Amino acid sequence: MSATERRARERADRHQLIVNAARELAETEGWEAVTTRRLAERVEYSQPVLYSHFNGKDAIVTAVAVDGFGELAEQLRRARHSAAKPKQALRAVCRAYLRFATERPALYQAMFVLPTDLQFASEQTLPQLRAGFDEFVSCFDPGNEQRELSAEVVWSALHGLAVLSGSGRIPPEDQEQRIDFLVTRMAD
Amino acid sequence: MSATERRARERADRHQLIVNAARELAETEGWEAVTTRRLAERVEYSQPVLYSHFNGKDAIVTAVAVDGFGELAEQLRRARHSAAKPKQALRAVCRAYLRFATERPALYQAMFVLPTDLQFASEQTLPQLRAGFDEFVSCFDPGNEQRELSAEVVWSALHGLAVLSGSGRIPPEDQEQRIDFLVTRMAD
DNA sequence: ACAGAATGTCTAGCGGTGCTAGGATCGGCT
DNA sequence: AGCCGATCCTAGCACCGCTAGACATTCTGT
Repeated sequence: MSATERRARERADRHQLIVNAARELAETEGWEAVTTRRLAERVEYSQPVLYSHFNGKDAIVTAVAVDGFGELAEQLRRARHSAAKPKQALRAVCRAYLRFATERPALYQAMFVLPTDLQFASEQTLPQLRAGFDEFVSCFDPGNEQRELSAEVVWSALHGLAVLSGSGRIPPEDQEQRIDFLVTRMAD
Repeated sequence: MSATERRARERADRHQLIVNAARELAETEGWEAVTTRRLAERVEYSQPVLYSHFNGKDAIVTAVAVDGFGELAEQLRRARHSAAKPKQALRAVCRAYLRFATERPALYQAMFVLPTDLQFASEQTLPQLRAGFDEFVSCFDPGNEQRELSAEVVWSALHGLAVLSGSGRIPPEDQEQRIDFLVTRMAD
């Protein structure tokens, strides 16, 4: 039975190979350069192989996004734990969030802008997404009945800052100032 | 010279006809259904005619977005003026903003999500966009040195609420509650 | 009024997209 | 050894944004 096991392993490896290739291509040349042909060439397989692993291009983007949610959650967690005082946790998490969005624009786009197959707000939300959200929640006092609400609004504000400044609809500088303002107003 | 005038008028009419057709098609079937072929069929001209009016598809999306910015600014202005007391102005404007985003999702997408030819944050920002932003600024005390900053953060938060709830990344209900929270925290 | 210029519009097609059917090839099992 | 299923590729479909070049129409100057 070792043969079939090896095959399963190879399959899993190739699955990740495709996802990584898509992500690298997107990060270096943008998502509009990620076509099934170029992706196939990159992984040195023919196009149909992609479709034996994913239902379609959107599913590949989705897979990249899922990886991204995991990494974002980890970044936020590290930021929160690195804060010296609880009061500084929210600020640290906010800064980490915007740093993630600006340093990995293609990844962020896959997670929040591009059309994907991801089902949100369903019975089982993606654990990675939930984990990232929980990092925001944890920045607020457990006794605060509005901590979930606070987290939602803070997350929304950060997302808005990320995409509006990223597209130049608000000046990209002064982000630090906006974080300051947001944190001081939102912290309980 | 009336002949050339008539031609110019016909050209302008057809220009708007194309923009309106694109918008209607997007609002009924989504932007992925807006192709140059379908659009040409809709306005009962051949494809190349579109290119004699616009540089490309992105320019058509841009034209729709520009119309949208004008309408959004007007909605915000009406909301602000309809508020009985100055303290309620910000809340009214925020509610109007989210109503606009949820009632005209395709239009909102053209303005803030889709790739367009629009140049933001340049020397001459689109007046309609500036007008919308100014409605937010006007909700804050003129003596407040941070009123521009406040407006940027509020706008960002609203945009985040719009797209995150629209895509189900946060529960679409409870928007009213989030507005309440945002307004009470942000109002000076 | 009429020839020539200018303008407008269309048909046809280019290179690219996501995606898939069908056949060839390779591996493991009896 | 020979079969059989899994795996992979070639070729192609329908569609995309966009454009060259031919055709028709309208305007202009004599």
